[in-house]
Amino acid sequence: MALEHAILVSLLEKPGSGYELARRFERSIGYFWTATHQQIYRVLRRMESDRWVDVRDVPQYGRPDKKEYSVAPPGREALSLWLSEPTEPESVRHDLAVKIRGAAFDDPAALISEVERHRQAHTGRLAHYLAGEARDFGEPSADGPLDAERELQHVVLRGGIAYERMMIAWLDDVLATLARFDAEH
Amino acid sequence: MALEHAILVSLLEKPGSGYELARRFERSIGYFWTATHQQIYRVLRRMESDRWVDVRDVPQYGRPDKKEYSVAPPGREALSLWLSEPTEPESVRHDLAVKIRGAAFDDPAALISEVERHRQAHTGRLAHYLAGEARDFGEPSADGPLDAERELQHVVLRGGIAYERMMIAWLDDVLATLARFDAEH
DNA sequence: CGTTGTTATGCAACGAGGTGCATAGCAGGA
DNA sequence: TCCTGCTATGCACCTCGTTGCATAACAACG
Repeated sequence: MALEHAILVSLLEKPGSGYELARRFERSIGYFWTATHQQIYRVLRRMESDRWVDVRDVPQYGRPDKKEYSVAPPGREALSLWLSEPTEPESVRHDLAVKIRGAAFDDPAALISEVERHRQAHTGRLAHYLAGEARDFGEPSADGPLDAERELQHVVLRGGIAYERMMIAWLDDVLATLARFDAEH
Repeated sequence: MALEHAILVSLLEKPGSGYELARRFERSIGYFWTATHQQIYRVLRRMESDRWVDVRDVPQYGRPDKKEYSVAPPGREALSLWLSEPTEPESVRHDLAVKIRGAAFDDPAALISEVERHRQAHTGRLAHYLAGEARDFGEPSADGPLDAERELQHVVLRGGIAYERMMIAWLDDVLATLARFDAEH
């Protein structure tokens, strides 16, 4: 139940509407925490009634008006409390790993194209991360050598990069393994 | 919604009761697919009514009787169908990454012990994987060089090992980053 | 004999999360 | 003008998943 906290962090980095949050969850934040817009709107309303966030109606021209959310003091406290509590390591769900073990009871070679699809997706993400790193962290910070927000965003991004590289290498391993069954049928 | 399929794979590897499945989901399978026993029992009943699995009452001495499930032909077909369908890459949820970015608005150094806890958990998992690898895959297969089940289980395990190694290296990176804020407060 | 622990199965209730759909303002192109 | 597409918010429904609890058989220990 950390969606609230992910939203708090995102709003602390920059206030915004539910729609804008949903878009961020498709981009930067979404690479380590996913959420649909319905979920975000629902949680935002709960956070609003809990006084975790403030709302401000922002009239817009050329597009519908929006509600801009920003973090209120109780929200900051809630985040601080959550940061001080231990969190259990994430529970993993890898369809592909299930499929690979399941392929032993079907045709292993039939999985090759699926694995290649995943490899391509991870290659694309890696390229996206690297482009973002070059853009946002390519040159030294203008705010001094110890800008916490920037440094911590960077180390999280490096985690994403390391993850994608690991996945690509592993998927190559998987492909090599599957290919052996293909060749000798 | 691949829990059914994870159960099918597990039952194909070896038939067993709901309880036994739950224990497997705490061990080997659980490292890439988690499930509680309630979930497993519920899904097993659904799978039984869909004729995906057969049940056999097994009286036991010295402990309560059990129901042993095994995969029925329609279950095999369902698995085969699922294997042939493309699956979207997993949705990720990393509490720790949220916490790290959130630490920029709190005390970054306060996260160090939490990150160390996670590092320890991953080190433990890695050791467990490596022990399992040495045990199960240390010597060449007795069933010939192309035992699909064994080879595919091994490549999935290698994925787990690669993941844990990557995580440990990244957490060291995180710790080094956090330490910089600690030193210069 | 009572307690604790393990095997084994299950119910009830709740919250999290996802899908589909609806609405509405406005822009831009066919 | 109609259609498509983007911004922006929301409802209804249903499934997934977790928590807490309950039951029952037996083993081992004090």
